[in-house]
Amino acid sequence: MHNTTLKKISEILGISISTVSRALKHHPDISLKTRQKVIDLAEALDYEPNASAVQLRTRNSKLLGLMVPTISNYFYETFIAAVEEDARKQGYSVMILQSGNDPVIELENLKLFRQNRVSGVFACLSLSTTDMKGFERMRELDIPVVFFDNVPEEDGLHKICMADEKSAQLAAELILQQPYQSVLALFGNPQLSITKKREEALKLAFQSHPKIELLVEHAGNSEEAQNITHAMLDKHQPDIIFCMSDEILIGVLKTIQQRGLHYPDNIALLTISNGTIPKLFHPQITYIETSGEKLGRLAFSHMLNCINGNSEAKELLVDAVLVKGGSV
Amino acid sequence: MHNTTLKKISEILGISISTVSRALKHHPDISLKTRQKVIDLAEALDYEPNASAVQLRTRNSKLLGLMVPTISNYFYETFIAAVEEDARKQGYSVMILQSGNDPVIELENLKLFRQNRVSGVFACLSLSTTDMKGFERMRELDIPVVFFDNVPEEDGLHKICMADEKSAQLAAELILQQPYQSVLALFGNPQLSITKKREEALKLAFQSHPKIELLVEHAGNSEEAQNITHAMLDKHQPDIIFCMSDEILIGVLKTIQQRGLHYPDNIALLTISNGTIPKLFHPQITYIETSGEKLGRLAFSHMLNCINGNSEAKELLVDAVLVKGGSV
DNA sequence: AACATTTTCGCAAAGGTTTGCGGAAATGTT
DNA sequence: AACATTTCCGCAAACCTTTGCGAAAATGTT
Repeated sequence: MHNTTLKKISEILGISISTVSRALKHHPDISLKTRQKVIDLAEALDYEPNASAVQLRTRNSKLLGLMVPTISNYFYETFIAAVEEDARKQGYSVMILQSGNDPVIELENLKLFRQNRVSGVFACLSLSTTDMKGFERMRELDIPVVFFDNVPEEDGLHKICMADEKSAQLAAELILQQPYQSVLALFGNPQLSITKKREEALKLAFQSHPKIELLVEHAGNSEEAQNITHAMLDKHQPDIIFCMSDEILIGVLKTIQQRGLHYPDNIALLTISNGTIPKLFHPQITYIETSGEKLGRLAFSHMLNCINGNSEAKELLVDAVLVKGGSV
Repeated sequence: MHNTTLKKISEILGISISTVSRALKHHPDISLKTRQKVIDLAEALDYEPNASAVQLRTRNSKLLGLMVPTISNYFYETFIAAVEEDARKQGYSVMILQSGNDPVIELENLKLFRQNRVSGVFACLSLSTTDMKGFERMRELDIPVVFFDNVPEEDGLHKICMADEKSAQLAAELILQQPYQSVLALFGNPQLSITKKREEALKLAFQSHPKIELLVEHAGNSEEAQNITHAMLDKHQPDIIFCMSDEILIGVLKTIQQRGLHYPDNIALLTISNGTIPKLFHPQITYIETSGEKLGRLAFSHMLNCINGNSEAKELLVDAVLVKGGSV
């Protein structure tokens, strides 16, 4: 419990605290001789600067906040991993908090970020966020907020998204190339920004092909997706099922397996995913890639720009790429 | 950028800083009248205590460190999610760092934890950790360390593990109940503490059944597992494949799907997992549960005990439970 | 030797909070 | 009214670091 401080070092060496402080950061004011003495002793005593004291004095925390509905998610975990990795390389630490899709907790978390004087916040909105008060307070305090995945509709904010429209278009193109007559499209929670964008874009792409049947359904989780798929398969004979996310895909796959169906023979499958789940199966599911990792790296570099003040609010997109498997 | 401080409140109200501080925490010394005045103004001004200042003064950080090889992992993500959730409820925040299985980064991360004066750290050893110096320094500073998953062999440390021996025994029992003649057992990196424990226990259980063929192999990742499985299936005809982890299972499943095999008819499958992956398939893979969530909750409550000083070093186990699917 | 310049260092304030102690004001007791 | 209590609040130090400014010491210049 014996923490070395600048004071301790200064007392031992019989010099002032400020000299020690300066020596440790190679300030030119300090002679090479004393500097070396200080550095050696600091090394020997395992001196490690008190982050709280530094932050209190400098008002610069080298700490970033990151909030997601839950860490335990195929997509967020890769996003987080990427952000943490890049942050570490730049000397930043990341404080990761979960909202559990609860707006109240979300507010508390933002408060925590503020209390810890984070230099910036990455935020994925909870499902039911309507009140942006907490985020406005961030702006008042000049703490940059970079939204990702589920982002607010409001303009003038920093947002990092995958190219939702394009990914849906890509999906539509692929589907329309084939001679499919009936398409079942399953989406997630309709409140999510990504759901809205993907759904709209897909519907739009199908408008020019009125002969093709487009069945659209929503499922809040994979179980619902599973049940809905069963119900739809009872009533219709879709040639292909499009899933807007891993969550949905999982439910669909269960139904297909339960019914002993085989893709792509009995029915084709197409999904949007980061690839983890699609690659678990054989044949691999064809998917349009949403790379949490790419999103994370982009978000971090954008955050760095924000912190350094050279970045007007803008929406950045990670391009959508088709990854062919054997399911279409 | 206008941060409210105790000083500002005190100046507006014409009272001392200490009175404001005390009023805000309902100290009995302060009259109800002033207390209310202070609280109201603090509310109006969105006062939010500066965590750095508090921590500097109180030497109590309400911050916990958590280090894993990578966040992006079926098991760790649930562990982290559980710890973060419980921590939040108790007013703690979690600083999550990844080692990337690099001992150098591991050391740096520990240093970061120290600089931020965390109250405790949860650590999963990197694959190649041999030097425990960083952790010893934690002990010198009276910062409790709770190890989990891949833990050091050394005694006298806090460790939270799943019941590795028991889970392997459970697996062996289940296998031996059936009329299997040949068993392929696939393990992960032999350096991992969990690998060692599981492998030893399984072998031990099979010693009393010398007529049954036990083929043991190691794979560092799922691709290796996939290849090894192919190779083994070419040469042998195991009745069942036992996988020590999700990572391994994934590789095995690919091979099985590639070969057009069906479980449990052509070959049986048994794994150790938190359930996420096994439940993706139909029939579900039978697995012995290692719940990252349970482990996380246990780890956190143990950490709380450590922080409060009422806990001698000990190894806690999360019980192993068999979850029947349709793969055996 | 007298002066100007450079090198090297220390003083002190600041950042925001907590807390032991002591003192003034209010209240109670005879 | 004189005293003892209780209630309420402020002073000041401490936590550890950074940094502007000024001053002493060393060096250079004539």
